[in-house]
Amino acid sequence: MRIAEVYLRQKSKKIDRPFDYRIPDRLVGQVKKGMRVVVPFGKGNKRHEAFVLALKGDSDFGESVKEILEIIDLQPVLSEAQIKLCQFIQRYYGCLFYEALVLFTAPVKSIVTAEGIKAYQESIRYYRLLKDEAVRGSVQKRIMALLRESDISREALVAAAGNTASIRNLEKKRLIESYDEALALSRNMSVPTWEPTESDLYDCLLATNKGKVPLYIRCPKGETRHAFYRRMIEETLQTKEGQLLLIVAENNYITYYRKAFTDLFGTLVSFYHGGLSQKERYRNYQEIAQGHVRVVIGTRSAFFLPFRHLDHILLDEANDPSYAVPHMPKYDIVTLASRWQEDNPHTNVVLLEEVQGIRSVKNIEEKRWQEIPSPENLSQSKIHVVDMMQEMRRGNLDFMSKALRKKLEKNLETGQRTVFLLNATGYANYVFCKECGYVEKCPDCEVSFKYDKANALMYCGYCDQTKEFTGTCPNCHQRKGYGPIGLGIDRLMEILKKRYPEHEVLTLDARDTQNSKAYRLAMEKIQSDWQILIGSSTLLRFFNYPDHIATVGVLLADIELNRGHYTASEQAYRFFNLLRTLTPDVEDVWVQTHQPEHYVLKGLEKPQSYYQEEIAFRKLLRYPPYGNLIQMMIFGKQPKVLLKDAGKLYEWLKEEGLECYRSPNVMRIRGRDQFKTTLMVKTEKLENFHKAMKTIVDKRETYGFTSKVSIDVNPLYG
DNA sequence: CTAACAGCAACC
DNA sequence: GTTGCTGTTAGG
Repeated sequence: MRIAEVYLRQKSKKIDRPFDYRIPDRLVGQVKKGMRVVVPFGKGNKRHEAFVLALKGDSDFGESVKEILEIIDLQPVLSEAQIKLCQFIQRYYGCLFYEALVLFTAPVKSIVTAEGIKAYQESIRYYRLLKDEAVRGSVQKRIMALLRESDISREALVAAAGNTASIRNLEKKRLIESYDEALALSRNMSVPTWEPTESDLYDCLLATNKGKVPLYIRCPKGETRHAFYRRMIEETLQTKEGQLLLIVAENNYITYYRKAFTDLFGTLVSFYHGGLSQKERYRNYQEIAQGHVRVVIGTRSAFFLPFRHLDHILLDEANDPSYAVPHMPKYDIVTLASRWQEDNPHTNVVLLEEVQGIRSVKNIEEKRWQEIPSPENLSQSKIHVVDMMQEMRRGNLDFMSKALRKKLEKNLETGQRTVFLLNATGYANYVFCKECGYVEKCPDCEVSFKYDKANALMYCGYCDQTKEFTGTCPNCHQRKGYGPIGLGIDRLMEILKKRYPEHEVLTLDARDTQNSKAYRLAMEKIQSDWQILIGSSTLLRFFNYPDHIATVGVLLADIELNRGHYTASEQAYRFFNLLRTLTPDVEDVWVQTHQPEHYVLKGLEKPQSYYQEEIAFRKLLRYPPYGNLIQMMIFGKQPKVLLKDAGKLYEWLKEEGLECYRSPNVMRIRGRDQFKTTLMVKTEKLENFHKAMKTIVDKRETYGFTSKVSIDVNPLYG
């Protein structure tokens, strides 16, 4: 075993493959799979960081193999199972191996110096008591008291002391000393004991004859799930070293569980998300790798933490769009978790959904997932589908149907609350001239401008182009007839405030979830005393709704139904159903539409018919999960070059025998001086696409091809 | 004749 | 990505 197969930490497709290096005598026995090493690479023997993926006796490259220069890590930073998953990600999502590696090793650093890469591993300084003597200073007393209880990190100690001089002085007096957490660890490892919490779901899980496949539970959010998670955590902590990962859709759920679980389980549970600082990430990484943290509640990035004995992966709300990552590599957590379980049958993967997704239906049908009967049913709130065409024929031209208006006014009288869903931000969707028919459009994206009344601006929903609203048509120069058309949240707010001046009207849209501060403010806003709440799809990202929400009204269901993505109807179906369970109080949901015959709306009353139609539609057009759809985005600085490159790629894919479609449109990218266009490939076997791409990269004249390409394999949400 | 430079292939 | 080799060409 004198040869190591390594992958370089680099971003070029051309050398995205393993390279052989000899292990020098002095490092024999030390180099292990999953470790990082420094190797000389290329004509100039430049020092490169590389990951050891395999060890073997000899190499096909004979005398030309070079020697590993040094080791970066003392312990592997990637497990065998993680290496396997990296290879899967590279293959399945068509990304660089490096991109997959980064997912798993983001918290692990290396230092780049003038000579190349320097071997380096960050570690956390901890302090411990050496001699327990009385000290005089109050700060020093506090430090001693803290250390008497347990060892503590330098960061925490500095925070408690308020200065670093006191710590230094105590260190000088040899009363305390610091040590490297990577080498020595001390933490309270005793596991508290509980009376196990009751959870019907847990009992169902136990009763199920677990096969070696992911388990699926259809179960509403809220108490039932909470109790189930709690029981699962308790059971995990009773084992010797088992670990549990609970993945939730977003940070706010973490906040919720932190409040609920910290007191119960203390430091055995940690909370992880992408917003942590590098230091915090690193600490979590170490503590989990060393088995000190047994339970992690985190967002999708927590999936890549270095668990040692991962017994359970629980995926909360498995069809939540946030599990599909929008940037390269465009992986999705459900796919990765299922794959993980295939390679690691000892890990128990449990997927939960409130409204069943099409992918789940198929996987259960084909016995790739096993369904566990859920003890609870969905909300019983009533659904009314309102035909707005009929409403119009009857002379009601208002955006609100007579029946919904009646219900709203009844709610206002009886002190009940009403929520409206309107998935259109801003004041109006279009600016239009009735005299000459002119529509204001974004010059780069060819979509109509939206209107922001407060700032007298027109803006593009895709890029960041804006245009001043003058009130005069730039085409026919008339003021009459030129103005905003369509209903946006801001306009609806204005209208409802005018109609019901003595009632409190609130809005909730994407601006309220932009950052944690906005989020916190929005949560307070929701708790305040309001009668009418108007929200975009952002509504479902909150869960602290007050009591007495009697009615939810979807003002324009057509927006959700006609999004043009193949999952639009599935998302709409899920969305409308989730509105029924916004709170347990909801009595009725009103869905206003211009197409009452749409199978999604019919399906709200008869779920079976919805699933039948949806599956038939996917099968007919060979959309996922009944076929593979690859969406490719091509980026570039100049629209002309971009279109030329897209054309080339399109031809190449066609010549490889693939069913390929291209968009003639070029769009500007928000916040950047770049443009994009799209290609789409449909194929029965994903392998055919990967083969074609490999042939293109290897054989074609790709030198003139300067545009960047991102690949989205079976995009779930768009 | 050289210097400059793009085009290209290999990197273990 | 980085390096160095190759063929081409402008300039003297």
